[in-house]
Amino acid sequence: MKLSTKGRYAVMAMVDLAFHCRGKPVALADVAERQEISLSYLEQLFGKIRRSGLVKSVRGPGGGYLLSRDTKDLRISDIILAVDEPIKATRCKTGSAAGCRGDKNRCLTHDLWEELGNQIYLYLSSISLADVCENRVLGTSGQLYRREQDTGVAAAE
Amino acid sequence: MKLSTKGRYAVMAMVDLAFHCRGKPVALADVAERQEISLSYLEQLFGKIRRSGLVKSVRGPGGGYLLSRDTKDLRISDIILAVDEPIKATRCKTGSAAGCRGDKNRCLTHDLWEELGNQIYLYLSSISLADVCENRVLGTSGQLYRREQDTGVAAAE
DNA sequence: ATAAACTTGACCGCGTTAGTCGGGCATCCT
DNA sequence: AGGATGCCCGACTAACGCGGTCAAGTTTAT
Repeated sequence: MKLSTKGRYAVMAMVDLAFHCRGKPVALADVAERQEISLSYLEQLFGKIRRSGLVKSVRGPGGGYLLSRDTKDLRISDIILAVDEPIKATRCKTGSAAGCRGDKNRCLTHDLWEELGNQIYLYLSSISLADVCENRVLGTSGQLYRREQDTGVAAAE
Repeated sequence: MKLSTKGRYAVMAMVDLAFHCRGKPVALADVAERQEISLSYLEQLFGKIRRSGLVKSVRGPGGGYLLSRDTKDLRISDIILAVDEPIKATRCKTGSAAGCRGDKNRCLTHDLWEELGNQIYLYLSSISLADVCENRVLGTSGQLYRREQDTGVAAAE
């Protein structure tokens, strides 16, 4: 997964959707305005999201988008995977650490990136849309490192 | 931090350095050849790494680079921070969730990205250069998700 | 029928990344 | 002294991906 603004926008929009969805479909135009994301760009993103089955669309006047599952069954990782097609982490041709092994220590780092990927995925799939909506995110690791002026860690952009 | 190939290259090179450093300096040209990274690009990266104090340079014939600390005191996060200058994760002007709060749910996702950043940082700083060299990386979360064909998670590129 | 709203796809500009080039400077060896 | 070796540094560039726009559609409710 790429941690780009694209994924961020998608999550922002989905949170917005979850917030304003009271059974009735929500128009993308409204989301776009509230979240300050260009409408055309959002359309692009929701095309992918819909094709992944995370939302359902209703056409015509009064139409819009609906979440297709309950917010607590919608993991953040689902959303990001929907819009940010994954690319291989390492530059090893064979994919799973086969071509690396041939050359001794050429790719000792392979496992590292793979594991990092798992770690990220693990975290993002441990959080549901409901968690974000209800502010149940900040916790575990936050306080520990908050004191360092800047961890220098940014998810994207 | 950006999870780009730049950071990956830096880590690869540092692992290589750790491997071939037996007290004597290691020439960048050798690292470049072994790791298949362009020499000039590596020079660029090691300029930053040196300025961050992670390595020491020795000029002249027989010169090269030396790790300035023991491999087990060199965290992966240090390396990546050295080459990939951090950028803010969210697009909130004020930095720490102040400008967001003003507007209700505009930035509910803020905490999410911040926390994700912490999580990544936490992981990368839990791993030392020694860990990578001695293959002590694959573990905790790996097996759990290995079975899913593709988690779709990639660290970079 | 008409308008609201989604759908699709082509297109584009900008910034970053990866990489090059060329010219230094320090040090060792002969 | 004078190469040879290898670090040092800054300017430059080509390509690519991302964020974003535009212009036509198509479907559906009223």
